[in-house]
Amino acid sequence: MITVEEILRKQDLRGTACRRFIINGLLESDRALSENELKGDFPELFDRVTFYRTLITLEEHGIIHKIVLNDNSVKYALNSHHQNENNLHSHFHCEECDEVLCLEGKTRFEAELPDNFVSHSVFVVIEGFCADCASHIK
Amino acid sequence: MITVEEILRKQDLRGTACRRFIINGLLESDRALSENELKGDFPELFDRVTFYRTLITLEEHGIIHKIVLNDNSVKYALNSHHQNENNLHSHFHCEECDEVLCLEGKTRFEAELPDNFVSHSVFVVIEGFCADCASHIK
DNA sequence: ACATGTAATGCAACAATGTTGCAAATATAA
DNA sequence: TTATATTTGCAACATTGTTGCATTACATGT
Ligand SMILES: [Mn+2]
Ligand SMILES: [Mn+2]
Ligand SMILES: [Zn+2]
Ligand SMILES: [Zn+2]
Repeated sequence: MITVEEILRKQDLRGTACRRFIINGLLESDRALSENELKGDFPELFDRVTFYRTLITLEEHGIIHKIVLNDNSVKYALNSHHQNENNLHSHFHCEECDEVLCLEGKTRFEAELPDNFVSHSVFVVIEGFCADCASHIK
Repeated sequence: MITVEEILRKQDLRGTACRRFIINGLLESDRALSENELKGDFPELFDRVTFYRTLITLEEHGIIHKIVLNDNSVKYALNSHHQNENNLHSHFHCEECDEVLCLEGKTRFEAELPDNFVSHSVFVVIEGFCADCASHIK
């Protein structure tokens, strides 16, 4: 399993507490996390702006990616959670418990674009119920 | 072509200036529009909150839908811009000129969800270049 | 045309999030 | 250990989302 220091080193990024904190949080989680979920029990550990800029830095270096949901909320996940190399970023969002998962592997999307349109990347959010919530509800 | 009054009547909605303004704007546009794009030359015509609440009302009554883009910006389009009845909302967003189109018809998406997950609806945003921008760039 | 009840509006106020500039603190490499 | 470039925290401001409430407008029946 890859370590935080390796991830930072590979991108020529300095090792700072905030970067380590965020990457660790995502490494330990099997789902995507919002800024507040990441902060968890330490909401004041880093300045809001530092956290904000660190997320940008990690995204720019291809370590994490942002997932914007239909309710305007945002979650983050490690890029390593996506296996496919075809620029298809697909995610599941549970309407009940709000959990967000990166969908690895077997996703497929096809769209017929207007003439001469060029596609660079595709973002998919599937809204529904996760297994737990589906069994509890009705 | 359906008229604004018909759209409102069909949903048992009162005819107010703000509702007519928004629906008209979207009827006359072939693309999805942001709140500011909708307001156009009359940014102060309605109170910000009225505009906000009117968009919610129109969405709740199934007249328009919201499109949340990867940069957290939001656009709106008439529901009639989508032909398919399978809860697949798919959109194109030009990274250069920022135009957003509802993709009608020929889109297909398949994903293998984890066991017992239930899908209710799927939102897709394709990022790329529209025809105009693709020809101007490089 | 008018009165009436209901629904929509404008305004104030606040919350949440995004964004920048800058001086102080820190990480790395020499 | 020192030098330098980077990162941090803070203040400040922008944008957008959200609610409560008093005023105004709409649609319906008279
Ligand atoms: Mn993901
Ligand atoms: Mn659409
Ligand atoms: Zn759930
Ligand atoms: Zn374009």
